[in-house]
Amino acid sequence: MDQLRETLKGHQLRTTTCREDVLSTFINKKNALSHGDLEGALGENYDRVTIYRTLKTFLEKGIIHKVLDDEGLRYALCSHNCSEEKHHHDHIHFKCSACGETNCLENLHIPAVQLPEGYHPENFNLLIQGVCPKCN
Amino acid sequence: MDQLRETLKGHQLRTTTCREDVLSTFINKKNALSHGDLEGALGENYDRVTIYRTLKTFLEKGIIHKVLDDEGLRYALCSHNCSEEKHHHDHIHFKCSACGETNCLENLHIPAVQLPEGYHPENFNLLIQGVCPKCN
DNA sequence: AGCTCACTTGCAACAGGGTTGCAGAATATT
DNA sequence: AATATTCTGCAACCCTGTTGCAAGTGAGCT
Repeated sequence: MDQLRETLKGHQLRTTTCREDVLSTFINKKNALSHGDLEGALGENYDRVTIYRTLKTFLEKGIIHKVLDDEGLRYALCSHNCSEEKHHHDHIHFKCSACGETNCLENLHIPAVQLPEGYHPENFNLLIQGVCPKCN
Repeated sequence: MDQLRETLKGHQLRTTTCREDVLSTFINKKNALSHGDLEGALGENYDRVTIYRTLKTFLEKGIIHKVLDDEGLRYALCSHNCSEEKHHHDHIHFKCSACGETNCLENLHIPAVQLPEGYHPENFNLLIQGVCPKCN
């Protein structure tokens, strides 16, 4: 419990029950979550709008990051210490077409890509879709 | 003009003015387009719903493919001969944070990734964000 | 050209995602 | 405990995307 407060404080955020609950939901379920998932889990306690704003705040402060998907955005915890100034992510996301879960493969890094002259990359996002070990 | 009809016919689709216009829009603007882009370009001539259904049909028939994005889905022409049965894409998409355009880098392929035991990948999607040569 | 059938379109209506403004409530600080 | 600041809930709104149904259109046939 105190760990949640610490995390929020460390990102210059007031500790509120909504933020604690959203953060602990991300920690408990390990996969990437959509706004709808959170609304399903916490919607009886908090307003839709509050959950949206919490996600937006967490994004800006570097607590979570966006996970691309072909059917709607999701969010996942930043494993390393991202901050308001800088997100650094080059890990891979895997979406299982059977169970629908999307997970970060933290240990794998996106291989380097040789871009043509003139391109200045800042951010990489690799989504792999297929079947995960659980559903295999 | 006839080329459009050929393309549609080749995918077992009736030639209608809406489909011709959507297809030629994709051919003229070379970058990835969202539904909103198409609605902006053709919305006075066709209903929103018709454009949605045209996109869905084109997707199924393998004329266009989805392009992931952190702020809404886009679509781009399939360069190779994709069919209803099989899409094959492993090229890279580059989104410019300055001009907002997303383009396919047809010549570049997504490097191989060694996944842990048990993962069966089927589909790869790499989005690189940064600054493109035009905006450099 | 005209007929027919199957496919396509437009309209209305809906569900969901996401945002904004504002008043009231909760938090951190003194 | 009082204050300034920030957060929350509510209402309202816009955009995205889908479905059902009736009317319209395309393609093949005679």
